[in-house]
Amino acid sequence: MAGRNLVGPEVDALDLGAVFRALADEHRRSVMTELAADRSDSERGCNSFDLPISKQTQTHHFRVLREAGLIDEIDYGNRKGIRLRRADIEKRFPGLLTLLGSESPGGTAPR
Amino acid sequence: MAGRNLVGPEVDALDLGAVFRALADEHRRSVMTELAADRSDSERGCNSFDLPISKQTQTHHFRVLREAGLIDEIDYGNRKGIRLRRADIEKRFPGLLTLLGSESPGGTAPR
DNA sequence: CTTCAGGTACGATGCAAGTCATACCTGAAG
DNA sequence: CTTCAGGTATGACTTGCATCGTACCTGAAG
Repeated sequence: MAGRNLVGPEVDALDLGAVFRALADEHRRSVMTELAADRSDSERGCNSFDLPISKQTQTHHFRVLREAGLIDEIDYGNRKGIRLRRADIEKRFPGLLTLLGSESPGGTAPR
Repeated sequence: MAGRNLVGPEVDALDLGAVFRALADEHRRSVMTELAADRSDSERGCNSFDLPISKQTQTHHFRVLREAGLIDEIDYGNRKGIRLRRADIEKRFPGLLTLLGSESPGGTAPR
C-alpha cells in the first residue's frame, strides 16, 4: 500500500504558461491557496477541500494541477493523496506561493 | 494631443484571478514579459511588440491586459500608447513581475 | 463472495475565449 | 478636400475548457 506517485514534469520543465493557466481557474486556485497556507506541507485527501463540484470535475482539476507541476498525486488505488510541490515551485518560480496569499485585497489590515 | 488614459481598475481592486487569466495567454504574457524587462517603463507603441496576430486581435489582448489592471492605455485618437503599471502591480502583487522574467529556465538552472 | 465509497475513463454539452473579416472612426500628411 | 495608417466595433467562427452523466475500476469491510 505504498502508493505510487503519478508523474508530473521535472523542476526544470515547469512551464510558466501552464502554471498561469492552472491558476486561472477559481477552484484550482482555492486549492493551491489552501495548500500554500499550510506550512507543514502534509499530505491531504482529495475531498478535504470540499469543492462545490462533482468528483469527475475534481479529478480533472487535480490532474491539471499535477500536469502543471504544482502538486503531487499519490495513488493508493481506491483513494488519492495530494501534496504541494513547495520546494520545486519555490526553486523554479520563487514568490509564486506567496503571491497566492494576497488573494484578498484587504490583506493589508486583516483580523 | 494630450491623450486620455483609458480606464482600468484601481490598485486595491486588482483581482488575482483576472491577472492569472490575463497572463495565461501566450501573446499577452510575451507583452508583459517585454514590459517587465524594460526598467525604464517608457511608453511604447502597440505595434512595437510585433505579435503574429491581426490588429483586431491585438486590440482585444491589450484590452484584457488593461481590464486586468496590468497596463495603461493612452488613447491619442489614431494611435495608442502602452505603459506598464509597475508600481501598482508591485504594491498589490509583489514579485509578480519578477516571476515573468523566469520564463526561460536557462538563467538559474541550465540543463 | 458481495457491498460500498473513492476515483477514473469516456463522451456529451454548454459556455468562454482567441481569432479574423468587414466596415467604420481618427488624426496627420499631402 | 483626399489619402492613408493605426485603431476600434461588430459579428461570425472555432477552439478550448469546465462541467456532468454513465459506466467502470480499486481496495477495504462485511
